[in-house]
Amino acid sequence: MPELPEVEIVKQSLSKKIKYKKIQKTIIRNRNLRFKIPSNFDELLRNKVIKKVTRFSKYLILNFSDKSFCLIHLGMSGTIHLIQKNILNKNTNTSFYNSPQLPKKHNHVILQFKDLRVIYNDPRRFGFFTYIRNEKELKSKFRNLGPEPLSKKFNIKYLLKYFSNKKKNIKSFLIDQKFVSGIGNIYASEILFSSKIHPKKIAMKLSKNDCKRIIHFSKIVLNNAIKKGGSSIRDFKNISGNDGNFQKEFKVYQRQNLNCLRMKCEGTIKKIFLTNRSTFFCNTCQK
DNA sequence: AAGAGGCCCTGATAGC
DNA sequence: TGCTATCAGGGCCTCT
Repeated sequence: MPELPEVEIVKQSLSKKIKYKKIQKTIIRNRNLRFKIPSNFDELLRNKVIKKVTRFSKYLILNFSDKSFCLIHLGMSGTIHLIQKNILNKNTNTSFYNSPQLPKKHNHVILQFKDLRVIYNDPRRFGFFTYIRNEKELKSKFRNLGPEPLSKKFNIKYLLKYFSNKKKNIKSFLIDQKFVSGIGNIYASEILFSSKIHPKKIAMKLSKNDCKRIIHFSKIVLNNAIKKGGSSIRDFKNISGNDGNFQKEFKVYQRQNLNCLRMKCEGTIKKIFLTNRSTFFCNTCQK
């Protein structure tokens, strides 16, 4: 589910709901995520106020007013859910939290606010939910990540220099977070299709024009996905439980054996594996 | 240094 | 119905 556009959607919708609110308590159902959640987690987060919610690459960041942070990664299967408090019975003032979309299992972390709950769900537990004491510690987590595809650092000069001695195929680089951070397996195939570049093309053999198209279409494809509300392949939902719409726009991802959608192209979409990840491309218009 | 491959984990689906 | 095998949006680690 969660590549840069999906995390961006979560950030935007979460921000609207929890900005300036205070965490009353934290409930941990399962500590064993990618990184073990410490036993004093509730203590650490109690009474923290959300100053803002930000994102870097595929990482979601809760910025607290005391300049500490929560760094959240959704891994392969993580989702964030938000459920609001409803008044069940006005006479007895009993209240409850309800959300028909909330999964029954794997709700590992719950942030309790006065009138709502933020719930971190992750069946495969490849993601994490960590507390970061200060800005310096946060920066160090991003030390090994390349520039974001939407940033000005992702430019022609950077690509030409980076690829100058690289013998690996371009598709593997697009999902390599050390090269560019935020693109995952879906959008890598989509970007190469739009760029008319074959996924197996060796990086150092890309022309200047190839690199320019990769930069251009990375921004186009990702921005378009954000505009459409993210993808909902398998189970992506935004935090209100609605599907994103970008999956309707996939040109190659999971379209193996179907016709190429490019105007006047007679090609067929193929599925291959590159470094163990499924890769989709048109056998005719991608060179 | 760069690149290939294995591993962490659960769930959905296909095939027998 | 119930087995088994395969694949899934990520990233870290080790080995060569």
